Amino acid sequence: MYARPVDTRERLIESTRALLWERGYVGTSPKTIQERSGAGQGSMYHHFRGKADLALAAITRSAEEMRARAEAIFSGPGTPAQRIITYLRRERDVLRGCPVGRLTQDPDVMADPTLRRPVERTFVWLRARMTGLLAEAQAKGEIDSELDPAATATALVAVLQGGYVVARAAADAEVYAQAIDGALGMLAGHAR
Amino acid sequence: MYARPVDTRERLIESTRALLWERGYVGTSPKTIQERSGAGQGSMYHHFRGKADLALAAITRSAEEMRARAEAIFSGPGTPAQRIITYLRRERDVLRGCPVGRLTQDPDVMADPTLRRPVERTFVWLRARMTGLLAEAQAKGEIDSELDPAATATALVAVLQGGYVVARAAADAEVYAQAIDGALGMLAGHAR
DNA sequence: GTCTATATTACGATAGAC
DNA sequence: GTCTATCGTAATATAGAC
Repeated sequence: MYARPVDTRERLIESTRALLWERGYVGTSPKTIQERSGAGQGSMYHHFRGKADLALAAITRSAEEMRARAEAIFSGPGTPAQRIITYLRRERDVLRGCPVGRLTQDPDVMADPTLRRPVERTFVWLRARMTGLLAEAQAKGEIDSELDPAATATALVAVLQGGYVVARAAADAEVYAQAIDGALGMLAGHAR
Repeated sequence: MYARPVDTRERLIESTRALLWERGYVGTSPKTIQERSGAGQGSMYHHFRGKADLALAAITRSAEEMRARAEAIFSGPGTPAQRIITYLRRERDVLRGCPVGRLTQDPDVMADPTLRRPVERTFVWLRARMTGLLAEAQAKGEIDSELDPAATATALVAVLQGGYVVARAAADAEVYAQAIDGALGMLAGHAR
C-alpha cells in the first residue's frame, strides 16, 4: 500500500489518506494536504470540489483496501478458524490505529452521510464475513456450536478495534497482542 | 454526573468535558467552550492559561469519574465474575462513545505528555483492576484457571472500547450489546 | 473576575491569470 | 492543469479598561 503516486490527483488522495489516519478529518486542513502532496491550491480545487470531496475519495480507498486485505486472508489457505486467527494476528501498524475505525470518532465524518457510508459498510461487511467463517468452523466441528456466530464475530472485531485503543493508551503495541491473546484464549475454551 | 455548576470555573470545566467527548480536542475551540459555558473570553483566560490547561482539568476529571464509576461496581456486591459482567453490561451512552477512550484517537492529546497521562493511567488501572478480579474468580473456582488473567482483562477492556467503535460505525447501540454478549459467550466456555 | 478590543495565524474556498 | 492573489471567517491568544 501507499505506492508512490505519479500524478497530482493520485498524490492528493494518498496524502489525504495518510493525514486522515494520523490526524482525522477535523484535524486535517487543505493546506496540510497540499504541502504533503506537493500540489498547489489550484491543483487541489481543480481535481476535487473541496476538502469533503477529497476526503471521500481517500476514505473510500482506505475502506476498499481494508476489505481487500481482510478478504485475502479470509479466502486464503487454512481452516475457517485458522483464517480468523491469521487475520487477528496479522502484522499491523498497531500504534497508528485502524485507518477506518478511527473515523468513527470523527464528528464531521459521522455527521455527513456520504463520508459515513464507507465506514459503516466496511464494518457491516467485516462482521458478516467473520460470522460466516465462524458458522463454517462450527459446521466443521472446529468450534463449539453453542456459540452465537454473529455475536462472536462482533466481539472479535471489537477486540481488534479496542485493541488499538488500549495499545495507544499504553503507547505499547504489545498490549494489542495481549488483547488478541486474551480473546483467543477465551475462544479456545470452545475449540474441539 | 454533570451536576449543574454554579461558578464560572466549574462551568468551563464541565463544558469542556462535554465538548471533548463530542468533538475531541482538535475539534474543540476556546470560542465554543466560552459559548457553551456562558463564560466570556476574559473569564476563561483568567481561570486557565489556555485551551490545553483547561483540557487538562477536563480530562483529569473525566478520567477520575470513569475510574470511580468502575470501582463502585468492582468493589460492590456479587462474586468477582458477576461484578465484571455487571460492569460490562452496565448502562452506557454507547453512541457517544467513551469520553476517555476517544482521546486516544486525538493526535494533539497523545502528543502532549501532560494531557496523555490521565488517559494512560486510566487504562492501566482498569486492566490491572480487572486482572485482579479475574484472578479472584479463578481462586474461587468461578472460571477456568487456565485463562491468563491479564490477557483476558485486556481483551475484555478491548471489547468494551471496540464495542463503542463498531456500534458507532453501525449507528446502533445494540451492536455494543452484541459485542459484549459475544465476549461473555466465549468466556462462558471457561465457567465452572 | 469579567469585559471589550485587538493581534496573528490558520482555515476553507474563490477568482482569474497563465 | 497549475499558479498566485484574495476573501471572509474562525482559532487562539494578549492587552488593558472596568
